[in-house]
Amino acid sequence: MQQIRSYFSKLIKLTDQEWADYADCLVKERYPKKSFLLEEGGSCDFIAFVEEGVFRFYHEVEGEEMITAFFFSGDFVTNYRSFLTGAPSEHYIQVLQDATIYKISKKDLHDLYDKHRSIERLGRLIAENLYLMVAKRLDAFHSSSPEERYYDLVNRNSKLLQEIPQYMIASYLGIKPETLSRIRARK
Amino acid sequence: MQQIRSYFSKLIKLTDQEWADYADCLVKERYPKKSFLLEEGGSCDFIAFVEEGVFRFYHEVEGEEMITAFFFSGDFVTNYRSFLTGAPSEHYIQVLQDATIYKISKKDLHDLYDKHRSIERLGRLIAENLYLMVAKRLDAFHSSSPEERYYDLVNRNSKLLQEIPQYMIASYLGIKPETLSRIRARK
DNA sequence: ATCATTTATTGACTTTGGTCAACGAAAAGT
DNA sequence: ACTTTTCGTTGACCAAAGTCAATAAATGAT
Repeated sequence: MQQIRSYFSKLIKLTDQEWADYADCLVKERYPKKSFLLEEGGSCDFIAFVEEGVFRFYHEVEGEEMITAFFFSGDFVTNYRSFLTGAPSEHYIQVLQDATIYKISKKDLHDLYDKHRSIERLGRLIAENLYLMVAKRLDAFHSSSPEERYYDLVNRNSKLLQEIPQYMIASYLGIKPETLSRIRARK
Repeated sequence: MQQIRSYFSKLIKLTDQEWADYADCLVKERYPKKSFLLEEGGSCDFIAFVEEGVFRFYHEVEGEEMITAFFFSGDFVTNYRSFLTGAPSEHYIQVLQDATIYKISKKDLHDLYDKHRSIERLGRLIAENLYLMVAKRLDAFHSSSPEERYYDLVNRNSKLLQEIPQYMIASYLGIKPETLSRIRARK
C-alpha cells in the first residue's frame, strides 16, 4: 500500500489526512490465475492498483482475441473507458498470474474528489499521464513497422517479454504469431 | 467565445464568475494559411480553441511528414504532450485554412486551476476526454486495416474528407497516397 | 512418467501495401 | 492565358504480413 502512496507522491504531495482518507477506500482482493477482474458487458466501476500478479486487457474481434494491454505489479488496472463513461465494457480483464490488488470504487473516488482538492488534482494528473502513454503507443502504431514495434518492446520492457507467451505479445503488437516468430528468426 | 462556454457546459457547470475569469485569460489571434502555430523544438505553452480555420498536427520522420491530427472549428488545438510535460515539441502545428483562435497560456490555466475548483475539475474532464479520443484511435490502428480505417473516416467525418487533400488523409491513416487512391478505386 | 493440449516454428502460397515511374488533371504563380 | 508545380491515378514490380498446414517443442493434467 505504501507502494501506492509513493506512486502518487511522484505526481503530487498528499497530506497524511488526505492519504488516510484515500487508503480507507482501498479494498484488498485476491484473484487466481485465469479468473476475470472484468468481463464483457459489465461496467467497470473501479480502479485497482496491482500489488502482485499480471493481467491482460483484451477483447474479441471476429472470434479472435485482441490484446490491448498488460498490467503488472505497480500498474493501475481498470477499463478506463468504461470507468469514465459508465458504458458497458467491450473488454475482458483476465488474470495471467495470481494477483493481489487494491481496489477503489468509482463512487468512493468521486467522493474523494469532492472532499480533497489535491485528490481531484491527482485525478487530473493521472488522466494526463494515461493520455501520454496511449498517445505514445498510437504514435508507434502510426509510424513504425511491426518489426520496429517489437524491438522497441525488447528494449523497453524485458519483463513483458519474459512473462507473457509469444502469441499474446503478437496480439499486443497487432500481428499474427507466425509473423512474430519470423521477425525473431530473421537476423 | 460563447462557443467555448457551451463546449465547457457539456462537461461541467461554471458560475458566471468562473467563466469570466477564464474568459479574461483568452487571447484572440489570427493566423494566415501556411503559418505555424508551433514549430519543432518549441515548447507548447498554450491551449487554443479554434474559432475558425483548419490546422494539421504533424512531424517529420526520415524526411517524410507524418500527420497525426487535424483540428477544425470547435476543436482544441495544442501539442498536449509538450503542454503537459514542458518538453520541446517534435511536432509542427500548421495552418491549412486561415484561422482565428483563442489562446490560453499554461501559466494562466494553472492559476485558474488554483483559483477555482470547478476549473481544475474541468481540466480533469478534458484530459479524460482526450484520453478517450486517442484510445479510440489507437484501437482503430490496432484492429483495423487501412481500408477499414478509411471507411470509418468516410462515415464519421465527411468534413475532413472534403477539406483535406488526399495525400494528407493518407498520411493521417498511416498509408501511402497511392494506396489510398487504390482503396478508393476498388469499388 | 505419460498423455493430451497448447504454443512456437517452418514451408508454400496468397493478399495487401510499398516503391518507382509515367501521365493527366488540378491548382498556384506569373 | 500560360507556365510551373503539385496532386491524384494507374501500371509493373517488390516486400512484408496473412493464411493454411505440418511438425516440433513446451506445458499441463492425470
